[in-house]
Amino acid sequence: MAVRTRFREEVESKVKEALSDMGCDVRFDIEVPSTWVADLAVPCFTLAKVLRQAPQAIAADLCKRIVCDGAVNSVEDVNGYLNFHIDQDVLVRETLKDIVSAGPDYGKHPAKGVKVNVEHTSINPTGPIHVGRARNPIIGDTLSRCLRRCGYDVETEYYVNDVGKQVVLLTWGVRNIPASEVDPSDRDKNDHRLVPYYRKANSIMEEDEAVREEISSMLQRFENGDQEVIAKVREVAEMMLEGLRETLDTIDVRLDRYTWESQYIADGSARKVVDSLKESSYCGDSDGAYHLELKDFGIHGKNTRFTFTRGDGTTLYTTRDLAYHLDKFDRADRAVDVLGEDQKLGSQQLTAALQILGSDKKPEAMFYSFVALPEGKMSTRRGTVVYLDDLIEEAVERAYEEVRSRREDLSEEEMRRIAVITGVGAVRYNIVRVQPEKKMVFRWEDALNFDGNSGPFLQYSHARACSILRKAGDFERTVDEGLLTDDYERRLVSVLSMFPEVIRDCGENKRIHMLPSYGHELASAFNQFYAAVPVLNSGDRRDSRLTLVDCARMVLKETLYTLGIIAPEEM
RNA sequence: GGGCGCGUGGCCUAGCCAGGAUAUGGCGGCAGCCUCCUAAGCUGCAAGUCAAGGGUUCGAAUCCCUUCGCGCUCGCCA
Repeated sequence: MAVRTRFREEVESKVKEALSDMGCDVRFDIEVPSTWVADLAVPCFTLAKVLRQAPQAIAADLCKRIVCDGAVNSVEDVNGYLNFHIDQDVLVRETLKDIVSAGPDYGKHPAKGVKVNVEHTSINPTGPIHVGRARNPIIGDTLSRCLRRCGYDVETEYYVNDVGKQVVLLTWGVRNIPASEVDPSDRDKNDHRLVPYYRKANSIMEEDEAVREEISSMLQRFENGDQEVIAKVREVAEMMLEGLRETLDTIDVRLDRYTWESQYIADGSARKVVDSLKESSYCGDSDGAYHLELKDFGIHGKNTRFTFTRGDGTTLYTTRDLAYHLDKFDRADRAVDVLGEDQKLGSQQLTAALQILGSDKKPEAMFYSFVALPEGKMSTRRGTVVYLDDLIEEAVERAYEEVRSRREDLSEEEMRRIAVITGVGAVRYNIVRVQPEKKMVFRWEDALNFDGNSGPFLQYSHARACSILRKAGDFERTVDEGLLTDDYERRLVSVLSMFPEVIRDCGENKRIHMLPSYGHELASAFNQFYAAVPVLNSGDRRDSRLTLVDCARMVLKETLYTLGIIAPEEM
């Protein structure tokens, strides 16, 4: 058992015992104090009523009855609190032993045998990814990594929306407009190259009635399940997706599976959903278009009507999404959807409809706010847009300038490699450090921050640890708490010991923004130790300190890995 | 207008779900630190009506109500 867990359990049983000693058996809270006054505290204010004594008196009384042993080093009563201190020797010994024996698996929870599907990104294949939506792949990928570390069997999935007017129009454009008639693209990459065709197709359609009809007939055939049209559109969507995948690849986001929306038209499962919903008592229709009335499902206002077929009987996006979710539920125990905040109502309606379909599972949605520019919302049409490709390129370029200015000993190739790792690290870290539901304003100065609370700050600590170990050569790994007595050493160990709990919180509660926060705390503790405590020239403490450095290095590396960021050995 | 979300020093942000002790860090500012393991670092200082008001409570950034500001949403679009 992890030391901190053991410490908490011991505190709990000691307080419980002391209370029953006093003849009462009440619930009490154990909290982590906001300041460094204690490792754990029990406020006695709630006990005051039951015991009819002042909280201060209760705390003092309890304090006297508690015998400190095991992981509990001491307890004192302060202003109605019982303040517990963890035994530093136990903390150091147990934590470092855990890390040394578990290695890279430290903080990895045992396999749960639960399969979780995480759907993320799912950006429409009609243009390059812009930073307004860049939170999606980064949040989704980080969450997946946290869940895996929590012991879940995770499959990540991109739902490709290859159905609808947008993609059909794009397909028409790509197949009918000669290359000579479109503007050159700003980047030689499929997603960027296809955009001019989309723009051109749009303007042609607006002027040409015949084209408009052609497109609408294509759409009609598509939605009726015409395999030939579906295949054509799919082909173009594949091309676009190839570009998007390249972008995702540069930020180390790789999905296990791509599922095409058209599949649910082609295999008839969307049709089955329609038939099944029509049987429901919540179903109604107007002019042949069917809908569900959802006011009994916690949906308020005038959003209670959920339409699932058009008047001509064809299915809608939401209908296909129902078929898709039923499919996911067949394949996994849980389904997580990482969605933009504009999907909130839709997701709520989807959940209600799934319930009506008799599904016993519910999708777990995770919403994020769109990233905006200082001057407002990003808009491709107004040209106020920053592509993720541009952001990455700029970040890598800036990182390159950084390495070059401080490491003239490295080869060009090594500097380039480090620049990519730190530039991408800065971008990913900057996006995931903020709570997803908080709105974010994109500023180059924040996105390209390499100091303080940033990805490179963590990477730098890791590189420093590697550097010490490299210079140390062979050493004996020893855990001797008697040789690690410095405040900086103990503070570092204390942070290391929190890792398993942090991972649990990130995965189980989907609070992934706590991971960068933890990483910063860890890197900061390491840097303080680094500045204050010599390692290589520390006589008989050398091996112990090197062991500590190696443990820190490992946890730093695993923290970065779980954030989807590479830990460079030098920078 | 209805629904949902957000509002914490000049700027960004943690804590809010499970109320508790002097509100977490960072950026920027100011003052220091490279004869020592990478200064993308370390140390110190200044800077806060936790949007506003009310309520619950021994105790509220945290829970409840009202107001204001911002975002999203309210399609037989995807």
